[in-house]
Amino acid sequence: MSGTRERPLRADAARNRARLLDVATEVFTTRGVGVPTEEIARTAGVGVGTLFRHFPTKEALLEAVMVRRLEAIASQAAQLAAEAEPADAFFACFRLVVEQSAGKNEFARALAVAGVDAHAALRESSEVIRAQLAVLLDGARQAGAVRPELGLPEVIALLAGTSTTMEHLDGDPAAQQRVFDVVFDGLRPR
Amino acid sequence: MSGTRERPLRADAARNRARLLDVATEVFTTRGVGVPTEEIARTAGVGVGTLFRHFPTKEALLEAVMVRRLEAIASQAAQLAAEAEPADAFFACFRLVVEQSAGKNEFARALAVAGVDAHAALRESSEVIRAQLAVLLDGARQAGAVRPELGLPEVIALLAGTSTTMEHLDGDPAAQQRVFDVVFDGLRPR
Amino acid sequence: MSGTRERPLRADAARNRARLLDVATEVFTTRGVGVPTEEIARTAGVGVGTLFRHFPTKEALLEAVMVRRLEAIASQAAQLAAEAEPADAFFACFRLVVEQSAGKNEFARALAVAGVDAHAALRESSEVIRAQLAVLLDGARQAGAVRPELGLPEVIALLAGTSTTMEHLDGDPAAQQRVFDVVFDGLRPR
Amino acid sequence: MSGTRERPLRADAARNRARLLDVATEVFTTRGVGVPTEEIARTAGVGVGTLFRHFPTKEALLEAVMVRRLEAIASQAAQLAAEAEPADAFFACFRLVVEQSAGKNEFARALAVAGVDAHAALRESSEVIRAQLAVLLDGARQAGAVRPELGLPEVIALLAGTSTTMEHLDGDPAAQQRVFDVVFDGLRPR
DNA sequence: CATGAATGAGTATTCATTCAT
DNA sequence: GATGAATGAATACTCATTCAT
Repeated sequence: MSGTRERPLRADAARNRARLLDVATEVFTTRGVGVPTEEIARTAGVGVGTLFRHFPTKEALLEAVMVRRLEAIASQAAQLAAEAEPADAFFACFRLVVEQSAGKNEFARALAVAGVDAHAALRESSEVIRAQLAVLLDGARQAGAVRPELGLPEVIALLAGTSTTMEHLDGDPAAQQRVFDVVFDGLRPR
Repeated sequence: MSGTRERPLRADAARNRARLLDVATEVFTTRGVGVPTEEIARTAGVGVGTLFRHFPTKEALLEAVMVRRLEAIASQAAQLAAEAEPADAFFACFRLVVEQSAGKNEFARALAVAGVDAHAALRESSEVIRAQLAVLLDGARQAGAVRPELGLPEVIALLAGTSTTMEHLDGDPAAQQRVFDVVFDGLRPR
Repeated sequence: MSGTRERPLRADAARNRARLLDVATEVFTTRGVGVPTEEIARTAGVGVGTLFRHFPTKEALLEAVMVRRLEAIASQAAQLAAEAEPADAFFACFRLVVEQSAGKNEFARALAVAGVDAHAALRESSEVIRAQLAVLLDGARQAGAVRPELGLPEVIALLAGTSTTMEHLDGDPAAQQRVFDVVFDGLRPR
Repeated sequence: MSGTRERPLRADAARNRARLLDVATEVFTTRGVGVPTEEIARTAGVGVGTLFRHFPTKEALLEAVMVRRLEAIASQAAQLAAEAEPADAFFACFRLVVEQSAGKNEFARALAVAGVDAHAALRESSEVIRAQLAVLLDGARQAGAVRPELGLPEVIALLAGTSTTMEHLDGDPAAQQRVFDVVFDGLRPR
C-alpha cells in the first residue's frame, strides 16, 4: 500500500492544505460560514480548484476545520488528564474546551443542518473528547468535586452553553472569569 | 357566524401578516435564517409579493419576529416582577427568558446586540427587557440571592448561554432541570 | 344610445381620469416610463384599481398621454395654419411640435417596442398632424421658403431629431434658438 | 490548423468577452436597455455567471459597450482630423459620429452626459471626442465654414439630434443625404 | 365605482462546483 | 497537480395586473 507512488509535489500539496485550513479557520470564525470559497482560496494563495481538490465540498472544509480543532482539544485534554488531580483536571478541561470553542458554535450548526449522517470523522473526533470527558467527570464526581447527579450530556450541553456565554463577553476577561466562577461553583455539590 | 375561516376579506391582511410571522418564527427557529422567503410565503399560504408588502425586506421580517418574541417576554417578565419577591422574581424571569428563547440562539443573541445600527424597534424592545432584568438583578443582589459582583452583562450572557445549553438537552426535561440547578446555585453567593 | 343610464359619479370619474393623465404626463416626462403605476396612482390621489379601470394597461396610459399631447398639437397647428402665411405657418408649426415633444421621445420608443399594431388612437392622432404638416410643407415649398426636394418623411424625422437636440440643451434657451436658426436656415433653399 | 472554431480554451475568455460585447451592443441598440442579462448571455452562448464574471453589473456591461463605441469613433475622428482641411474634417467627423451612433440615441446621449458620477471610463472616452470636436469646430469656424456663434454644446446636441433624425429614415439613404444637406447648410454662416 | 391587498412571473446577482488548459 | 473561467441553480426583491371588499 505504501508504494513509491508519491510525487515530489506532495510537500506543496500538504502546505496548501494546511494554509487552506488556517485561512478557513480564521475566516469562518471571524466572519461566519457565509464567506465564499473563492475568497478563502484567494486568501490562501491558491485557486478554487485547489481548494476543491483538497476538500470536495465546502462542508468538508468546515468539517476538516472542526476536526483539527477537536483533535487539538483532545490532545490537550489528554495531557491535562495525565498531569492533574481528577477534579482539577475536569475543571481545567472544561475551561479548555470552552475557550477553544469560542466562535465555533456557528460551524456546528451549519454542519448539523446538512444532516446527521456523513461527518464520520467529526463524530469520531468528538467521540474521543466525549470519552475523555466521561473519565474526567467520573473522577471529579468520585472526588466529590462535582454533583453526583450530573451526567455527561448535561456537562457537554453546559460546555456548549458556556461557550456561547463567553462569546457574548468577548472583550471582557474579568466578566468571563466571573462566569466561570458561577458555572464551576454551580457544578460542585451544594 | 363568527366562524374560524372567513374568506379573504379586507381584514385578512392582518391574518396574513400574523400567519407570516408565525411561519417565519417557526422556520427561522428550526432551520435558521437561510430559509428562502419564497418558502416562507408558500408555507403561509400567500405569494411572495404579499410577504414583501408586509415586510419590505427579509431582514425586516426577521426583526418583526424578534420584536414580537421580545415583547412577549417583556410582558411576562413584568408580571413576574410584580407578583414575586425580588429574588424569586429574578430566577423566575431568568428561567422564563431561557425557555422562551429555547432554540432561538439568534434571538437571545439579539438581547445582547443592542448596538447594531438601524433595527430601532429591536433595540427598543430589548432595552425594555434589559431594564427589567437590571431591576430584578439589583433586587436579587440586595436580597443576598445573587453574587454581588455579577453585572447585567454577565447575566445576559448567561441567559444566552443557558439557552444554548437547553437546546442541547431538548428532549430531556430532567437534565434541563439539573442544569437550572447548576446555574442558579452558581449565581448565588458562595 | 345616449340614454339616462349615466350616474352622478361620472364627474368624479372624469376628474380622476384627467388627474391621472396629468400626473402620468409629468412623471413620464421627468422621470421616464419606468415609474411604477402604483406611484402614479398614489400621486393622483387614487388607488391602482382606479388607474387600471381607466387605462386597462400601463401602455394604454402611455398612449393616452401621447394622444392628448398630439391632439393639443394638432389644434394649435390648425390655428397657426389659419392665421399665418404658408411659410411662416410651417416654421411656426415646426417649432411648436418640437417644443411640445420635448422629453417625449422616450415614450414613443416605449410604445414602439410593444409592437406597431394596436395603438390605433395614436396613429389616428398622428395622422392628423401628418396631414396638417403635409399641407403646410406644401405651402412653404410653393412659397419658395423650403427646399423643394424635401418630403414629409424628412421633415418629420427632422422634427423628432430637433426635439432630441433641444432636450440636450434643456436649460439654455439661447443655444436652443441658435439651433432653430441652423435648422430653419438649412430647410430653406440654398 | 488556424480554424475558426477552437474548443473552449483558456484564451476563450477573451472571445467570450468580445462576444458578450457584440451581443450586448446589438441587443441594447435594437431593443433597448431592458433586455434581460440572461438573454444576452444565452445569445452569446455563455451562462449568466460568465457574463457577470466579465461585467460585474449590467450597468458595467452597458458602459463597456459605450466605451468601445466611443473609442472607435474617437480613433476614426482622429484620422479624419489629420487627413483633411479643418472645415472638411469637421463635417466629415460630424457625419461619422452621426452614422456611428445611428440607432444608438442612448450612446450619443452619453456624449452629452459627461456629468454622471462613476462611469469614469465613459467620461474619459467622451471627453476625448469632445476635445476632438472642439478642435475641429474651432478650425471650421475660423475657416468661415461654420457659424461663429455656434458653441460645442450646440454641435453636440445637433449630433445627437441628427442621429435621431437618421434613425427615422433608416431605410432611405437618399432622404438621409437630404437631411445632411439641410443640417450642413444650416451650420454654415448665413 | 373605488380601493388596495394579493399575486407571481420576471430580473439582477451570487456562489458552490466542474473541467479544459 | 494547480489554475481560474464557465456554469446555472438559487435567491431577494419589483411591479403590472386582478379581484374581493
